[in-house]
Amino acid sequence: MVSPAAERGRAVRERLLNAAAELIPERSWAAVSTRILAERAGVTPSVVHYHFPSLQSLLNEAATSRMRQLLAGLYELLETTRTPAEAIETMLASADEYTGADATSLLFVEAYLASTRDDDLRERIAGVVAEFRQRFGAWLERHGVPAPFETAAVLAASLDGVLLHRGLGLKANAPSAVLLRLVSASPEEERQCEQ
Amino acid sequence: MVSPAAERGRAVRERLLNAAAELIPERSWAAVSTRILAERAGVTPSVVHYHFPSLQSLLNEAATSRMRQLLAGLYELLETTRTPAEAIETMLASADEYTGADATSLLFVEAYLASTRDDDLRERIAGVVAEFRQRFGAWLERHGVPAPFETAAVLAASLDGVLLHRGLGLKANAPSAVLLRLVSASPEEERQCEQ
DNA sequence: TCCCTACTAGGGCGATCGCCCTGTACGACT
DNA sequence: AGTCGTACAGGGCGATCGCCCTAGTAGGGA
Repeated sequence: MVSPAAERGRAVRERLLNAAAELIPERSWAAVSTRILAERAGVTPSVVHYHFPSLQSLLNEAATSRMRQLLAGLYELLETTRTPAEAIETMLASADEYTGADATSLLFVEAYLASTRDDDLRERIAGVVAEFRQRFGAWLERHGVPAPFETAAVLAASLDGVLLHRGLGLKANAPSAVLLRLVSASPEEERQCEQ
Repeated sequence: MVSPAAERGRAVRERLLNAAAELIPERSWAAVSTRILAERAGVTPSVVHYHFPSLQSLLNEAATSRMRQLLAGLYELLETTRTPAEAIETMLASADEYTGADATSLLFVEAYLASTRDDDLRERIAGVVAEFRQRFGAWLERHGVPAPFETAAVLAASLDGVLLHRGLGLKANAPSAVLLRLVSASPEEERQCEQ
């Protein structure tokens, strides 16, 4: 059994993590300060350093847990598909909900960038992304895609890249038609196997 | 004829831009301050606001001019190739010089991210990237690649995405073998046109 | 010679930053 | 009832921030 105070403390910790996951995309990683964070979570600034050793460690935990959560959901979605082509279309359809300037996309890119300057964060994120790549690669392998793990890596990277460019306001129209060629021998091209 | 003072001023302005292009990847976009910048350029902090209306505008100009310069060089490199497959291999070979955590890669990602919070910067960068996509797409069209502009967009985005992931320390081994399928009908696959 | 323009140096203002220190409220134990 | 430990509030410290203001310097045109 836990004391009510401990339970409240756990809830406050959770609120701080959620506030961080909101504020990182809103204001950029470096612009999330203890004051802003505490205000969003409805606590006083000193509470931040009570629950976390540093602001960095709070941001690291908030970002990685959100990323792990989202990639797990994406993989579950992919598992419901039956062919690699369907998987790519599903993946890109789910990506269509993101503008590249939305909270989720920005959280990923902010985290990628921050990880180049924080070894702990880099290892955490590398683990999360590697796990997704490995699971997706294994799925592609089971479905007969050649070079499955390399393809999974390129697809994951392309997805991030497409969202990155989409954030610029450049229209990235229907990349699925192009990316589908990664898993099938040019299905709807006019010239087929002339080589 | 220009006065020697004006010429010196122009040189100082150039040094400030170069210092900014160095410091953005080094310390992150938000961490480039007028003091640090001035120190790197060998001038006093107040000089920054003499040559530029604001720190933001300095960073915007530094980032976009570097990006334009680099993409122009990349396109020139692509123009020396003869087939789309060779172009992709050349592009990825040149990307192999980047670790994803190097100055150039980080400058791009930092600029992408900063552009989501600055309309002026977003328009500048969108113009630079759109120009590259357009020129590369026209090249692909001339070489018979289907959906050339979409393919160019996806390739450009994938390139950025691969570098983004590479910065995590995840090995992205030889993505060229995978991306080559974008421009040819699965050249070395075991099963060919069984569909 | 004098002025005028372009460039640079120095200092300062108000604001914000991460983090620390101290004091307090309060339920759980002996 | 008294003690203790956990969770939070408030204030402050030193540092850094972008930007502004003023004074000073140097070379070209009148």
